[in-house]
Amino acid sequence: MEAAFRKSINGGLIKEEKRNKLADQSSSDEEGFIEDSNVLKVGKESEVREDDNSKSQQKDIGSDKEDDQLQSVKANMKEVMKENLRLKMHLDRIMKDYRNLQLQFHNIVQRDAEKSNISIINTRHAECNEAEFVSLSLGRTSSDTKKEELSKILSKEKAEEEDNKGGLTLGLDCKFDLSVKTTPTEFSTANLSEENSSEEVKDEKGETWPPHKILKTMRNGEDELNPSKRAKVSVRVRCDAPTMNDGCQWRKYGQKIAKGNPCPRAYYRCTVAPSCPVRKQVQRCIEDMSILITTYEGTHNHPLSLSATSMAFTTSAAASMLLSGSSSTSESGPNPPATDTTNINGLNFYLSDSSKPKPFYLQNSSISSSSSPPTITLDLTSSSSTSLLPQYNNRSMSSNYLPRYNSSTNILNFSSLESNPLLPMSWSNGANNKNQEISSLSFAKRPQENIFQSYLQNNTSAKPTQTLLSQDTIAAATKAITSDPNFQSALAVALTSIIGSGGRNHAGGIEEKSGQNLKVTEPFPVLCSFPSTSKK
DNA sequence: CGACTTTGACCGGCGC
DNA sequence: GCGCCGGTCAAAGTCG
Repeated sequence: MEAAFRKSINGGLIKEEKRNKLADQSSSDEEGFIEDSNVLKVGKESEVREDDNSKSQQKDIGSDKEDDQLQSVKANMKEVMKENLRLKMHLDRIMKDYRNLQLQFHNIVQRDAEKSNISIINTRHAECNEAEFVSLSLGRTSSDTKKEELSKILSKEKAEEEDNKGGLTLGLDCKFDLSVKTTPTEFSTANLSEENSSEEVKDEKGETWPPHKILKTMRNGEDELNPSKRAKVSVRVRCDAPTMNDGCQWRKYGQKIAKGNPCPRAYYRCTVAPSCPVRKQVQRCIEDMSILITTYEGTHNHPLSLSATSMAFTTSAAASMLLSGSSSTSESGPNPPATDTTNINGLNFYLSDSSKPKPFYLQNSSISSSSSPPTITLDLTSSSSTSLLPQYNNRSMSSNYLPRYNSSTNILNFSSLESNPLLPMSWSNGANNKNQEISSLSFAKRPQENIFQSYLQNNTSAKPTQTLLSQDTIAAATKAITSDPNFQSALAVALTSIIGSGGRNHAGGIEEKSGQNLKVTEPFPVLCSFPSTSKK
């Protein structure tokens, strides 16, 4: 059954590839290329046949054959032209959809920029009120660890008290405004202590997720991460392989049939480092068996490979969006339409508190319904099908920022769509690994306020296809995106993960930088979701 | 022989 | 308190 299933997937993929090829040809060769090539091909065939035929063949027979061939070629040409026309129409439709989306995006970006200005003010106000907590996460040194642990516990208790008072079951999960004050300290400290001591102390840090263990360790004064605060990043990808290749090494440690899905859920643990707490769950989507749902949880406490870092960026950015987005809404009372936030970020985020992903609405009510960790879902399945393009929703926007999974190579690709000049963000791996590295480095060296903009500009100038986009649009999008605090924090987390992974343990590298709003306030760990190189 | 997978048992959380 | 369920453990099996 599985074999048949894979067959069907492969068949579909091949068909899709063929279609894409045709579309590429028809679009890039400015009409008639297909026809020409066919004509040439046929001409060659006939020549060969003529060579094969000896001179003894009579001319009339030859001319009949040629007539037949001519007619069949003409018929072929007609079919190809029809197909070409159809593809052109399809392309036109896609372009039309794209322009509409572009317009929509622009509008939303503008709206969100206005809102973000308000939220920045709110956030700063909150930070001022909690200056003492903020200071805990600044200028951290290893000698301060014990003090931080104390304050961490205090802050945690405070958070719990507030949680109980507020009557919001959300509490730690969703009061992300607190993350500025408390959670970052906790997480950073935890990570830091892990970084400092993990090599010598052989307690299995990070493996103690269950709340009871955390409570236990809290009483013992140890650093542990509260699983209820850990965001999970779920990646939906079309993939016929058991797992997708994400650049990390994984070891399977369990398998269960979860309720509501006959497909078994596999549990993997990162084996790059023996004490790495990162785990992932892999399960097929019940609605579409070709979709692989991979959920990542935890923080890598070891250097990552480039490809793994790329995934770390995407997942951490996604989670960061989730957390920071919640932060702004939790402070601003009535929640703005969530679509704004998701659109500005261009990511396909879903917040799920059950087996089925739901649209990621930044509303307290939807988050509070669950005591489990907030889960963000990156849906990478829509990018593989152009049929989804006409959907004017978040999903169709998202695929441009997100990695795309190449089923044929079993590798996630972080390149942006070349055909989409609006989103030149290219976190590529694979063939473009070097580019990514360079980009990361340039990020680190440039003034923060110009990081993204310059990157945009570099990319737009580098890619001819992107020049199709008007400079105004680029400027507007750049301005809007870079002015979004959510994006900035996400970017900062991502940078931390990328830069920090360069030979160091980036898991503890969450830093808080003052100025330019490029502040890493996210407790969310750098999630590395690149499954597997796991040996089978 | 070591690394990895499989799979039943076990444990804790949660809802009733 | 009980049972269900998700997550993890660990012994046995498999593979290179």
